[in-house]
Amino acid sequence: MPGHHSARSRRTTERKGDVRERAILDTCEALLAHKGYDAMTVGDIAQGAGITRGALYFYFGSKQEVVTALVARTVEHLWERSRVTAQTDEPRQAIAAAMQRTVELWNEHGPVMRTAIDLSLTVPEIGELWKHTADLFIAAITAVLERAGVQAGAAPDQASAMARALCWMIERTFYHASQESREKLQEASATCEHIWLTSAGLIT
Amino acid sequence: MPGHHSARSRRTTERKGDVRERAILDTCEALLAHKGYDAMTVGDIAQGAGITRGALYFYFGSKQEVVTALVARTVEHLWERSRVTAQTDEPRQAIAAAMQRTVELWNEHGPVMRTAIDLSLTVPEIGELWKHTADLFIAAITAVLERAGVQAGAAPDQASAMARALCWMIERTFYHASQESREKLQEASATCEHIWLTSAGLIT
DNA sequence: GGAAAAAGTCTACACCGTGTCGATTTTTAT
DNA sequence: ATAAAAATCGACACGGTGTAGACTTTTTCC
Repeated sequence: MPGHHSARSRRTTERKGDVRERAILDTCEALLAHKGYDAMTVGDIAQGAGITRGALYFYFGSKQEVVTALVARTVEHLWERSRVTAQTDEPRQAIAAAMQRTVELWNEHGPVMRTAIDLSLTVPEIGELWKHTADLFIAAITAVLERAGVQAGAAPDQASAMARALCWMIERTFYHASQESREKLQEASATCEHIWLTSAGLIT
Repeated sequence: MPGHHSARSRRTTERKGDVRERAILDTCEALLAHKGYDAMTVGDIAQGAGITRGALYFYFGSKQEVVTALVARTVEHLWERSRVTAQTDEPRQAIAAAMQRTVELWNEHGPVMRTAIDLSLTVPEIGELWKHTADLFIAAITAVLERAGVQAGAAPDQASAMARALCWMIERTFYHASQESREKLQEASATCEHIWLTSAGLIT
């Protein structure tokens, strides 16, 4: 195999611990999906990852730290995706694209998203992560509303405040629908899209 | 003192335990307000109510049962209030009245409402209570939308589905705003009202 | 390829909050 | 006044968390 020893990547071989760490996070995600946060014990996570509790504490300081890392991983994936997505200028297209991306994200990582929301209050780190994500979303919605002709500003009937409310509508609606089924999620998405369009004045 | 021994009320004197039970619930509400559910221990509740942990378990089987009872009390209060409120036929008035009532409720019992939402997943009893409350709300919104001319039905752009999304929008927006201040809550209410009106086609 | 260092792992333990139990005291009804 | 019911307490057992120190494996570097 080609041994390009020159400045390739900072670390040539992957640490064993990196694999374990990923295993821990993957196990955690799986457990969240079918036990929920409360029922999930750090013993469970360790066992799933093939180590003992003691060893797990070498990687993470607490149960909360594990799920914080998992949320961070998921949310960074989300940021990545929205950064890459081409921005279209046509409001209708922008809205449809945003909703589609969101559906995919929730289909893939619903349990993690729900857990992140649930723990936003009690785990400050997760609260920050989620708040930042929401702010990105709100900024995007605001931009679309303004481009569609809604007056800029923070008053209750202006773009910024409306975008915030629409963001929470989408979050909560997806939160519930993603517990049901993919079909429900798709329907929920259509409903949110319709209200978003109406609020933007794009549907008479 | 007047001893009207005849059939007055099923129970003539209030049991001592009834007072304690109320004290427990009141203490719980206070603790939720400034410690949050996780940080609140049943020792804390017992102490606040002037008894020991052991005694508290005479009244409630667990910490969860205590807050379930508290949520039930609050939510029944809410049902009461919406039952009594006169139903107006004019959509604009109905919307304004509903939002006003909701603001008051969250101002008075914000911490309990937030806790109820947080625990809906993990505590089935609370989930039921909250689901029922949401259904009442959704039915009311649906009725208003239909009276305003939105087509009845469950498709994404019809009254029922839209009402559900609007309900979650209001829930979540109030959830966040009630953590900030009364002013924010009032603004949030205005924003939700505006989107509701727009969705109903009452604002061009 | 072999030692020293770093990284990873394990078992045992101490702590804290929960919920249970049986004995005891207070309240209530007659 | 007294017996039954209601309420309270202290002590205990259990389970999950997080820590400590000894031990083993992997990585690094010459």
